[in-house]
Amino acid sequence: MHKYQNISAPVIKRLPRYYRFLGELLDKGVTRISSRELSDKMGFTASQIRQDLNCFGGFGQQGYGYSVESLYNEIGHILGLDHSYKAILIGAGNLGKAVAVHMSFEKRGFQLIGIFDNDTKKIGTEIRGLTVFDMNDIETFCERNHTDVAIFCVPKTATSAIAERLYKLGIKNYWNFSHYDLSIEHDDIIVENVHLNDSLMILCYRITDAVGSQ
Amino acid sequence: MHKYQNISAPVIKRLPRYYRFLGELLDKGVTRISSRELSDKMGFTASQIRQDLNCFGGFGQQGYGYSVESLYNEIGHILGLDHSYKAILIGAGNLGKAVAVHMSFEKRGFQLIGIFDNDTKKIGTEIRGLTVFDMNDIETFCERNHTDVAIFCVPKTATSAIAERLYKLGIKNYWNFSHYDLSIEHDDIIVENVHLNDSLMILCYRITDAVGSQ
DNA sequence: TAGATTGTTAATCGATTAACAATC
DNA sequence: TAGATTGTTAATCGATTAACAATC
Repeated sequence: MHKYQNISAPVIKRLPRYYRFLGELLDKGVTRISSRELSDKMGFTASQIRQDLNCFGGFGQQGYGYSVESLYNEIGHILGLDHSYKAILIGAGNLGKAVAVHMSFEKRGFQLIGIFDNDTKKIGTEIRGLTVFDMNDIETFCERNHTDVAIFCVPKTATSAIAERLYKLGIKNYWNFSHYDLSIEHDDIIVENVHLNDSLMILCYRITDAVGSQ
Repeated sequence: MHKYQNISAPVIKRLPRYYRFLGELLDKGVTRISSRELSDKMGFTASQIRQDLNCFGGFGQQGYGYSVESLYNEIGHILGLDHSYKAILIGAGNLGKAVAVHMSFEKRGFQLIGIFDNDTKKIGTEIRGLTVFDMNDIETFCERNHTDVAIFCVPKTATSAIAERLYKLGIKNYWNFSHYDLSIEHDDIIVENVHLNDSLMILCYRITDAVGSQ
């Protein structure tokens, strides 16, 4: 159980943003910041920032502001980034490769321990220092290596069957780039979806809306 | 100006989800559906669905339900998917390629008309039927071809300078996969960010939270 | 001490849910 | 007509903002 009982869903959604901005301040050598200054940078109201940050407790000092470093570390801790959850990547196509190469898993609480594909051209190649394994060997791999999370970078049609195999192996956390809605079959799993189509549609809406209201 | 004045931000965020689900129903040949059935499938309350759909007006029939096809078309229209905004892709690495190949731009209101990179190995190759052009030719290209949107699939460090060039060319809509926060420099632009890092952190939080609260 | 800024309560605002009359 | 389901109002709930006392 978290020691923070009362973090509401909206606050949780804002945490990564706080974490990113505080990280940048830290890189710049900024040691303290007021809710007012953060407000200017991040676009939340100062009042909301104080409200948000208060529930972690004790990082603000009246008349002074917040310690950037403590706050950064604390939010990282709340997010669980000091873990090292073991992740496997399913699908070594362009998207899978991009995810494997560009994401700083270690900084985000994960460690990439295996990459799988069923394309013989891809099996045996190296990505980020990992050899791409045959999808058929996944059962053996997972029995030998504790695995917390599966990252889905496979076509919509392949997703359901693979998810079922992984579920049987006890993997219940998923980062899902496929356009298939994973959460249908089981309700004891955690799925974080990356809906690129939704994002593109929202962009379309916003462009249309802006043009229209000129 | 949209003919729907009163669509609130939360409703807009839900529109792509409605659109996806209705699309699937349509594919299955379902012609009508009640708010109750939609509720079961989508996980919103029936009451909220009725509230949401009501503001588009006239697609429900009391005692009957909603016409899947009219609703699907109407939401698509509200989102602006019947446009064909001209988009260029900046960056033909793994991520750029994945985006170019896997996204159905036409179904989402866009048309991909150009791909640019500054890597000589990539320039001249073909992706999705488009030749990758030299980044240096982008000014010429945009003068000759009306361009509405730029898709950023470049490293964080390169983003700011490129954004400046494109802004000067009059491009003010961006789909941003880079980890750089585009919205800093100008406030007359539309930026839709795909924050993969945030998504991964939220997954980390949810796993940590679930493990902790057992 | 005086100035600044948080922590925290109260007020406002908005979104979701519940209920039911309208009506197909 | 009877049953079903929407449209719409009212009630509830929760999140954001405002205000100011506490305090560094």
